[in-house]
Amino acid sequence: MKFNHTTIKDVAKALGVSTSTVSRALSDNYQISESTKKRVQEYSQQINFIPNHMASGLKARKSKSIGVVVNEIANSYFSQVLDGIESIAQSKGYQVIVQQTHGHKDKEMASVAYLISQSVDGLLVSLSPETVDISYFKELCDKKMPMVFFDSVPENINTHKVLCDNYQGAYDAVVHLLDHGYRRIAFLADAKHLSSVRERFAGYSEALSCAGIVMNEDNVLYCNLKSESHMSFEHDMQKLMDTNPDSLLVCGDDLTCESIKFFKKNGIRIPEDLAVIYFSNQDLADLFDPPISTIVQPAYEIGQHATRLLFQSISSKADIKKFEYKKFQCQLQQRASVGNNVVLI
Amino acid sequence: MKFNHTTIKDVAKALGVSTSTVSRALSDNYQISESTKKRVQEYSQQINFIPNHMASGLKARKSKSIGVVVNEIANSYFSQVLDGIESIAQSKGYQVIVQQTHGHKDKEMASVAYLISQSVDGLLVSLSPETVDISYFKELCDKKMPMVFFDSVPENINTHKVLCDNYQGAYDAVVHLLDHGYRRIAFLADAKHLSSVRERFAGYSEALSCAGIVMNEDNVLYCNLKSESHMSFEHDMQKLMDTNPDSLLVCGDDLTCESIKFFKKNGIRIPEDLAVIYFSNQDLADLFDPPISTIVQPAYEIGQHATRLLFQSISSKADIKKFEYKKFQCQLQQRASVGNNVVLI
DNA sequence: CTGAAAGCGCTAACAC
DNA sequence: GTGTTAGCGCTTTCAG
Repeated sequence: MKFNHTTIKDVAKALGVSTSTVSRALSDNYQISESTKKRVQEYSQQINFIPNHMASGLKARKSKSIGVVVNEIANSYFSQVLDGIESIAQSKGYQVIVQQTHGHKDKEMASVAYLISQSVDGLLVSLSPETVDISYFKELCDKKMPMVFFDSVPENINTHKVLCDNYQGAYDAVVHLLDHGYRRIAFLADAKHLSSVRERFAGYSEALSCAGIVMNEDNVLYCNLKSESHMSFEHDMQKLMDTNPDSLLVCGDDLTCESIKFFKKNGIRIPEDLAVIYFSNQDLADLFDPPISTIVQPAYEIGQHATRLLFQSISSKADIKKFEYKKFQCQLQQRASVGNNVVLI
Repeated sequence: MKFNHTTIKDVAKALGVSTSTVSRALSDNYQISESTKKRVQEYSQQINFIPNHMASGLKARKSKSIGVVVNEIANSYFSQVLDGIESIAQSKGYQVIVQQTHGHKDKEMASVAYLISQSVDGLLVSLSPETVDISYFKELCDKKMPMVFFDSVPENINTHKVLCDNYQGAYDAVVHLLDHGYRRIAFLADAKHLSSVRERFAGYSEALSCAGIVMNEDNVLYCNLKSESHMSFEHDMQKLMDTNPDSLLVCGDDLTCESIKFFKKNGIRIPEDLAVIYFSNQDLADLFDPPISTIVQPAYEIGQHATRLLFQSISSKADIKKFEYKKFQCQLQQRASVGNNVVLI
């Protein structure tokens, strides 16, 4: 079972040069005559020769690949981020190896270990909701592993981080609801301890207090779909609805779908009974029933930016001292799930 | 910049044994004493040692990875297939490297070449709509590269193939429309020459003729969103609507979204003005406006089955003579986009 | 400008 | 049972 069995040796023999010449010509090395360079390159092209990746990686101690660790690929936000990552990696001739954690910290550690065994040249990671202990990442960081965190980022670690301005996004969403006459605004999110969720909550409560509204704790629900049963989600949602909110801010793509299903099942009319706005990158939002108002994150740009920073770290010889903490603005897309509420005075 | 810099040499030295002993112990080789095996394994665990993947791959001429070539990952069907693929690969300790062609044959060839340079142990491919010349794959096949085609499969090639029964799916969809009183049934698909599309068309026309309905050529539209402009899609759709169909069968996830947008934009009410049924794996179909009737493919199972067959090919020493041509049944999910048409006699 | 040769980390004959 | 050794295909000094 051998494929790609043509080696630079074969090319060298066929052309009557040495393997080193072939190697150099292929990597466009300076100080090799244009003529031989051309000869080698053309011949390689012709016989469809591709250097063995493992051999070069082994020798050069780098793999021309980067590792990405995310919760789930099948999530509109992450798939858009990935698209951005790949667009940059591709242009640099790098491969991207994706690992899913499905939200589990054990799988996260295993994924990182695996990626390192693959000799990835750098790591792009979005923390799993479960992860609290980041000493593993710190260690890696100390060993100068190029690393960029995105979306869900740890606090006390010295690396590039890129994410969206969750505070601003939630703040704007609440202001939007207030502007449309809603006052009893509820909040629904998944893992409470995630930095993104905490920031969104901060934006939510700040916007409320700016409007002189006292926040009602019962209007806030945290619900981890991964760990909780579907039953308990419905139960919790029912309890939230019992507090009689007139509007709701939902954080997360998973919760977006589940909550919509809940509304349909229970005959809750949107926006007549409840106005809803979602932190979601669903690009099908327009086709929903009703079309949903969303706060969308510039996922593609986040992916691109994170990857650019990673390559910067990879290629820089010297220690990087100044790390970027980039926040992208979220965008509010108004659709039919937020209506106009007539405030009764 | 060195990570994972502990090698089996280090482990060997620390334990006072030879590198081969370590290697053998780690691969759980027979004929090594349980005691040393345990000693090596425990120590490796302890210092978090992971063998260099490129080195072992180089030596053993295999990478413990399989390559997957698809059009787009960000497509509900493919992402479900991928999920199935990964579930099997994971359990075998294999990595999967995904390449997207975005529907272009050049990118397809480049992707395969790339995967081979990565020494993948096998290939899982769904042909791009553009591909007509499959000699490249035939060559690979002759060289005994383990390979399984899925979804969009070539005709004249000796490998495993797994896909869904497109003929049956389309046939059932048309019968469903007929049962609900529709008679002027139109057909919309992307690339005409794709085997899947051809089979669906065959199912469509057969169902019509079984019902004694003469097919109207003007009711059939092929529209490649990748190569055509958005303008021309709308223009073609308008022409299709001008033929006054009472219902429509749409093939493909991309066309699903685009056609729904078209209907909304042009005020075409579903199902009052037009009943529509979609070949689509959108799991959000329920949330759409209106919820759409779909023919869904068992994508996850297709991915799993294809991967199992691939591993079978990889591990079989002897030439495989009997290749499987597996067809999974599609499932019709009835929702509100198909109503009841009153037939006027 | 080009070639010879050493070795990246690991595995697998082949010895003992 | 375990050690010795020769490469896997490539890059890269170091010589010419």
